[in-house]
Amino acid sequence: MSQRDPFGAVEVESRRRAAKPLLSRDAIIEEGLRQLTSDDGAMSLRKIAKALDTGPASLYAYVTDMSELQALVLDRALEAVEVGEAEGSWRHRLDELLRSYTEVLMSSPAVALMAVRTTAVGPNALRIAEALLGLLAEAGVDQANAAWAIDLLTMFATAVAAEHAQGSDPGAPDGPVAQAINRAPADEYPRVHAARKEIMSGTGEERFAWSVDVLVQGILSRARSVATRPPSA
Amino acid sequence: MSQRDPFGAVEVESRRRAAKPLLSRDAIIEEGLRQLTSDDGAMSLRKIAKALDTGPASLYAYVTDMSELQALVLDRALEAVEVGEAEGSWRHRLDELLRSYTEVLMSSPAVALMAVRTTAVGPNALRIAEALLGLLAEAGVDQANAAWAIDLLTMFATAVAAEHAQGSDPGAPDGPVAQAINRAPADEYPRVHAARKEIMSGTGEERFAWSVDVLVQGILSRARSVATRPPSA
DNA sequence: TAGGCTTAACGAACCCCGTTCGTCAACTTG
DNA sequence: CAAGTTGACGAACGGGGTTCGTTAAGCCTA
Repeated sequence: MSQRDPFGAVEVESRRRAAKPLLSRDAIIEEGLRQLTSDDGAMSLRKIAKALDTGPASLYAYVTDMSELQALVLDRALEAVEVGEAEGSWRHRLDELLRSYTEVLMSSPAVALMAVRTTAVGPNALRIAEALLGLLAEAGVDQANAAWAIDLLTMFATAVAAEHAQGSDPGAPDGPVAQAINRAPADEYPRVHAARKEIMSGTGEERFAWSVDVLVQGILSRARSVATRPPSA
Repeated sequence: MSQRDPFGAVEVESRRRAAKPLLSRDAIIEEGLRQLTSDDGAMSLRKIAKALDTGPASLYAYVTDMSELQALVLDRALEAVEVGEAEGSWRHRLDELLRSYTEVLMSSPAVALMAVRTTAVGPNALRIAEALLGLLAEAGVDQANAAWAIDLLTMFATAVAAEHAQGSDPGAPDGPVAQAINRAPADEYPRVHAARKEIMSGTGEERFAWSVDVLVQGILSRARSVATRPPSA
């Protein structure tokens, strides 16, 4: 009677936990990034936990907070930014760097939005800043102006990605922006009305190149005009 | 027996609904903005409904979606942007306009984040665009370049506000940015290390003025260089 | 080898969120 | 007065982040 059939129990029903690979910060970050760049593009603690075959609470051993996790995932995403062993002039390489940065952020809408929300402060952010400083130095920009310029340049790239994230490019003939512009009454907004074609003209590519050019020229002119008297610093 | 004491019932307990002010899109938007700019700075459908003394479902008669509500609230917030009957040169008035725009967005972190998430396409966004076009025209910028410039300028203002929203200004001696910069090893990130003082130098005010100057100079130089051959358009 | 401590992980719960559905009271209209 | 329309409602669904108390596993020591 106390003899039990060894084949009776389908599963051992061991009270001992199944042998699973240990959780790790890295696995969590990896899975988080995977979710962000996946189809639905939404990352959540619960989904990460489920993917790692555990409960939501377990993650808090490796990550203090959702915001911390986001910062970590963002920096991981920035790993893909190519900081350029590329050939060519500093101007060309700067273009490539900014383009790569923007492209990575645009790889998923969620990543782009995270980049605006959480300022990247990880090894990869430093790597990018280092490269930018190098390029600006090559361009003859003094250190004080270059230091401020990297903030402006990365901010620009982030903003472009974020704007692209919600499909609100001007230039999309049917987007909400286009509708708003076209609906603008000529008598109330004469200049907007007059310039409506130009406002929506150009591909994202062209507008990006134009903007980078504006920024570079602005930085250069500013740098030169203060060459003998650097800003506060 | 059927005579009932008129003072017996404390409350009438009428099956008729209490006379309440009708809900309206406007009241909803107003309350939403109030919540965003309030202390905790978080707006939610449920809280709006509760504040208006109704259930969450009722709001859907006036608003199709959460994202639509956000767009409406954002434009309402932009009402506070002063588009300038100010005196002075176009340059000065442009500065004032951008400053006002940024200040409004910074009035609450949540507003700033909403501005990055949702592109503003309402009457106030048009009003601001109209003013910017006027100022740029006064500056001698051709219509095609001005059209692209307003996108860049508003994008910049939005990004500044968003960066400020999460308290990640460089220049805060104890912020996460400062910590990351200071922790950057000199051998791995020599340029960042060398420029660490400059990276964190300056007040928000100074950096803002510097950035606007960069943008304006860039736009002007670009506009002049293509004066005889406007970009695609 | 037995006991106790530390670490890793877990399940359940709490409260918030946006959204949908079926329903009902009040008003409007015939 | 009856029927239809409108505005509002309560309840529920599925999902989210976070906290708490508990338990199992591994390890060190007596």
